Amino acid sequence: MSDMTSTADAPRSPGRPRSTRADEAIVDATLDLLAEGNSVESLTIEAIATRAGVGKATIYRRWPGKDALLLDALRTLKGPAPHCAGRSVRDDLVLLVGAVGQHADPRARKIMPCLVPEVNRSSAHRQAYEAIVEPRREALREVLRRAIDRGELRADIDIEVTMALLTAPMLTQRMLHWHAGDERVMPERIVDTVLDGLRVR
Amino acid sequence: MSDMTSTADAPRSPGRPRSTRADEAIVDATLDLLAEGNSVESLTIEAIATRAGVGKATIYRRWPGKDALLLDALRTLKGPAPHCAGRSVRDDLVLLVGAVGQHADPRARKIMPCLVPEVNRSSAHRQAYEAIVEPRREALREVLRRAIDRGELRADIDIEVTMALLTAPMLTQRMLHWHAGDERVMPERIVDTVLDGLRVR
Amino acid sequence: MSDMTSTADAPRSPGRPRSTRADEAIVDATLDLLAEGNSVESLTIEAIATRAGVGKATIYRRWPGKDALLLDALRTLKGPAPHCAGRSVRDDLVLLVGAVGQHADPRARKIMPCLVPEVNRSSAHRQAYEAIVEPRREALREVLRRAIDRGELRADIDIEVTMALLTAPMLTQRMLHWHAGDERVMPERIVDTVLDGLRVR
Amino acid sequence: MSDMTSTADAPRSPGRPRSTRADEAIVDATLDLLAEGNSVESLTIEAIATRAGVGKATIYRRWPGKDALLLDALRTLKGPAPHCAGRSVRDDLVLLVGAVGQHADPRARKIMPCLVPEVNRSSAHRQAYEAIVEPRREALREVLRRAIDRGELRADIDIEVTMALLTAPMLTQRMLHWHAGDERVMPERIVDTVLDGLRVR
DNA sequence: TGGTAATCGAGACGGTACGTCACGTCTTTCG
DNA sequence: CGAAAGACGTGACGTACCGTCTCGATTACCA
Repeated sequence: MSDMTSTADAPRSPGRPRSTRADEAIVDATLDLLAEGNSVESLTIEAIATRAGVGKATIYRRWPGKDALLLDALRTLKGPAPHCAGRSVRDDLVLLVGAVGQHADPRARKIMPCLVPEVNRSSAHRQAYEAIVEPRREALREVLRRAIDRGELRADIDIEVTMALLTAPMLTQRMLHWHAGDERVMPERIVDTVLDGLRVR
Repeated sequence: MSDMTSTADAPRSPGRPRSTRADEAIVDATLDLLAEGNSVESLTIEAIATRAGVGKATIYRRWPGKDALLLDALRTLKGPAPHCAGRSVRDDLVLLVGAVGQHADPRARKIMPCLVPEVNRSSAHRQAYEAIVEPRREALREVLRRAIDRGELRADIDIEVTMALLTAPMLTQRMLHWHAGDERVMPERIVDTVLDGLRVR
Repeated sequence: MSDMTSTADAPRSPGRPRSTRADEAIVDATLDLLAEGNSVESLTIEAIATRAGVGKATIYRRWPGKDALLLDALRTLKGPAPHCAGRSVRDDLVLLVGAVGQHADPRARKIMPCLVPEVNRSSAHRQAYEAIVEPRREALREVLRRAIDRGELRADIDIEVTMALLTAPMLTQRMLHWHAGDERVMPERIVDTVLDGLRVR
Repeated sequence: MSDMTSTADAPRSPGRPRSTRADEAIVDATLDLLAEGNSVESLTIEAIATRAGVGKATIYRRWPGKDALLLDALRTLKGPAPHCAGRSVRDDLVLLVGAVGQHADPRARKIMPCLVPEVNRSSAHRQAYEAIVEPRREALREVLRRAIDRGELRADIDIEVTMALLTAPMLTQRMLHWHAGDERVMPERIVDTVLDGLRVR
């Protein structure tokens, strides 16, 4: 958990080892409750403990507080960064843009917006967030660089600005507007519009 | 507040009228505390009452709960929607994009991110949020429409997608990344890149 | 209450006054639970609050902790010191000795032994205990003094030792041995034996 | 301890034998902590284990709970019942009365009062207490009986009442009033006063 | 001018959740 | 197999806020 990522070959501390069943039950209960309730505020440690069939102390032994637990719970939702076949710029971009703020677990959709304020809380939270997001950003950056090298995209574009243009609309929609039954801004439209520009030729 | 916006010519109810000093003190204390602390969770009604020099009941007499008070407090931060001179598409867009998530009050910068999860809480919150944002969106929509009519922009663009492309990067940056001392994605860059597209011609 | 004995003509502090119903309910619940359970350890503040139909904070607002509450609860059990008719030394002594460790409330019998260790905890507890006991001791002391003055008792007796002789057997029996269904050492026997002595004449 | 007093010639059970070092360390730690703190409540098994350098399970393997451990710990404090030279009634009584509630170990003085409520808890506790006290009571009873037989004391005295008269003052003083730096009620005074009675002759 | 009525501040009310600590039990590894 | 170490589920601790409820004191208005 959180505080012992590299469990490589630790010499094994004495005493009863921590239960992995508890680990999973806690994270699972957290996600369930978050998805059922609608806010971080209404998520209580006591409810998590009850739902997970676990004592409160077992939670506090692993995480210092609600924030850390939340971040850790989210981390388990994120699958691996999507793989780019590398066929065409357009296809790659559509794939990566569609993956922004996307998760395998359906509960994630309701959980993510709750994390926005958390991210702004402290640099520790921010770094945890970056660790999750950065691999995906790097994949996107790489696709853009390759396309420029191959002459498919203009050489003078600002890559950071471009990434913001591509990813922010999806992120915004899925964070602020996930409530709307279906998504109105599709990845393909975003990519095509950004690629072609608005001006008449 | 909130529940008595149209005090036009009410027949004046009997009894002592509500103190406007209290109204202001409460909203002000709320914004102060929000800007000092970093989360909605750590904002307590009791602290607001103490800071405002007001009884708790005086707050609950005006707002049904923390959420409503928060929304109202934010509303006071937002100035009027910016006026578009209507000189060129580019200038107008730069102006409006720069105004996204922008506020006069410096406290707003720290407060806004806290509101993201609130917005997703209930349709009431959502509507309140829309009421604040919609005028600005409409101004932007109008600029785009006029530009299309005048033949400055392609006629086949999807206006909603385009608005997302233009506004989301600023919004994302100011919500998720306000911590970064200075902004890295400038309105001009966004507008120019979107206008011109990425492809080589 | 513990902390405001002289409520004579206080200028009435602002805010809602404390509920006397709560005062009584708490003390009553405490005595009930103490009499039901068998130890101070098994008496919990939460159980008191529940039984009294009161929030925990309402208890902590009045008493700093379990000890203080207990002492206060006991105080309410003790009736007024018994009145001495002053007929004969023997009658007066029998009355006062019988009153040692005696209470109106039947619950007291089970509660008192629990207080012995409390009394030895700190000087504050000790003083509280003395305040309860001292009036009774003084009444006994007075009876002995008068009897000496009237020539009914020897003038060379040590009054403190004599008081210990008279009261300790009852106290011990009622503290350590209350479990024995009926008392084996009666006040009359104590008084008579002490008055007459053990030696043959 | 408690549950295996007669380890005389047991056939030696298999596996690692129990450490006698642990036995002593646990009892010693218990007495130390009891003497340092002032109540049974503040004595915790975890503290005992830590102080004794022992695992909690090692304690629970030997005693069923805190009460049993306490009683056992106290038992180790009590020396053998004092031997009566049998010179004169008065000398014997002074000796035995002075031994009431008396212990070799100075820690006992602070521990004893804590045991009063324990004694009243259950019949098991009571029996354990009686087993400690009874030998001393029997010695006193014997002295009184012999003195009556020899015609030194009146034949009509109630022996149980007399024992209460003699022992209770010391017990009370040492249980309730041990805090007073020095004792005010000396064994000699008690014995003499009880022997002679209060009345003028 | 003297009610009537809703406000004000203060703070107590019954609750719920917090994060900590100790309980007595269970589960490791080591000697 | 007993030892230590320490995690386990449980539940009480004392604190902080919740949203509601009295209090006495203040304003306004209307009669």
